[in-house]
Amino acid sequence: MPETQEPSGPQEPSLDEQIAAYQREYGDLDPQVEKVVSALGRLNRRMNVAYGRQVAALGISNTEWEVLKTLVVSGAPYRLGPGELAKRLGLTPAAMTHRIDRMAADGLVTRDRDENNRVRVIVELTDEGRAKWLEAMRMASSFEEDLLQDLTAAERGSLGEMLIRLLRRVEDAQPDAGGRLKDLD
Amino acid sequence: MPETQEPSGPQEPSLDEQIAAYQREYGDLDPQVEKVVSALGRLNRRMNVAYGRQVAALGISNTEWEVLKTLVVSGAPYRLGPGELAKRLGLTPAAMTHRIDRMAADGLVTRDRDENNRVRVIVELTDEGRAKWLEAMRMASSFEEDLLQDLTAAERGSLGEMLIRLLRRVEDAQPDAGGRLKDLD
DNA sequence: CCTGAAGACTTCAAAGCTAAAGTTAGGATC
DNA sequence: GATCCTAACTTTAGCTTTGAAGTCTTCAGG
Repeated sequence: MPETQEPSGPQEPSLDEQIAAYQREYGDLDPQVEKVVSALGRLNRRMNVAYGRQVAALGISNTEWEVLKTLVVSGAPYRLGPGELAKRLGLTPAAMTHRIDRMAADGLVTRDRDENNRVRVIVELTDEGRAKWLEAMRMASSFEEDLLQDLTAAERGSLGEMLIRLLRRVEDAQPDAGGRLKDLD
Repeated sequence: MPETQEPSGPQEPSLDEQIAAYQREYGDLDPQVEKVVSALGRLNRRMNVAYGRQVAALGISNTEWEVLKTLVVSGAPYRLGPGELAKRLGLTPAAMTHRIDRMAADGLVTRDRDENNRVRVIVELTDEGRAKWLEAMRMASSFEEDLLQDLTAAERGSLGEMLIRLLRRVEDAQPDAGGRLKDLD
């Protein structure tokens, strides 16, 4: 064998290694800023993977769970039109149509024409959909509690407060709440 | 006209409205935890939309930018195999193959067989790819500085530190760094 | 050597998304 | 009340990703 220099193969760089690399390649970088941003991105990716696994155990995908959440948040009687759903989820109406097709086929929602205005369609959560949401919610909130376990109440408060300040700043910078999401960091 | 009860149509709920809705529907929820998690998710989505817009001005997509970043972080001579790239980006090898096809066609990377081991392929950043990365980096870091503008240095430090603690906790909980990303919150 | 097995992509078929064109109902105008 | 316009989906075509099957080196035995 010619060479065995890579015992376990290259590893994904740790956050610190990644930031150090950025600093080498781009001198103007503020390491503190980069640390916050990179941690934010990585944390979110990991969390989404975790959510995906959890809801998969219920036989639904992460995207389906998003729809369930949106309907539940809208409050009883858990009805929204495809257009409104698409706006809130950051999808095109076309994608929403297909997503509703699948979820209706799975019995998670119903799709009906609004009798008062036959151009509109009403998507409504079924009992089964609501039950799935509840199970997912239980898993998610227990996961989230566990995630924040090491933070004191004061830290949680301050963390939430800072995140909301950042959120406000992004939203002010780009008034259009919508926008396809497509990619992650 | 029968009714004009919806002047501007339904709006996406604010973060507080969303959390209030969850509390109504799920009594066991800890509002403080939910606030952190929801803000995290929303912030990330908004940021990704913002990044996408910015790099679009350079003629690249968010996904292409991810590849450029990964190669740059790997350090000179900016080479990685498709498999390793796929692992770091959370994609299947198949997707990576296609992505490299497109980026090579655009002149952002080259794809060559490793002469020492002809099973392996080497993807290498071109000068043009590196230049694109640099431009994107400039835009991104200025956006990020602006985003964190309202936070004091102490706050930035504490925010970063807390996020890293959370990150560690997720990573410990699920050792497998990989995993498709697919969905967002 | 020759064969078998493992590793590293690539190819193929199918799912899911986007952009743009197509439908259809409601309301406005004359 | 006929025509036009707009709104709210749905349909169509094409692209990106996934999962599974296929190809092509390399290495290990026999």
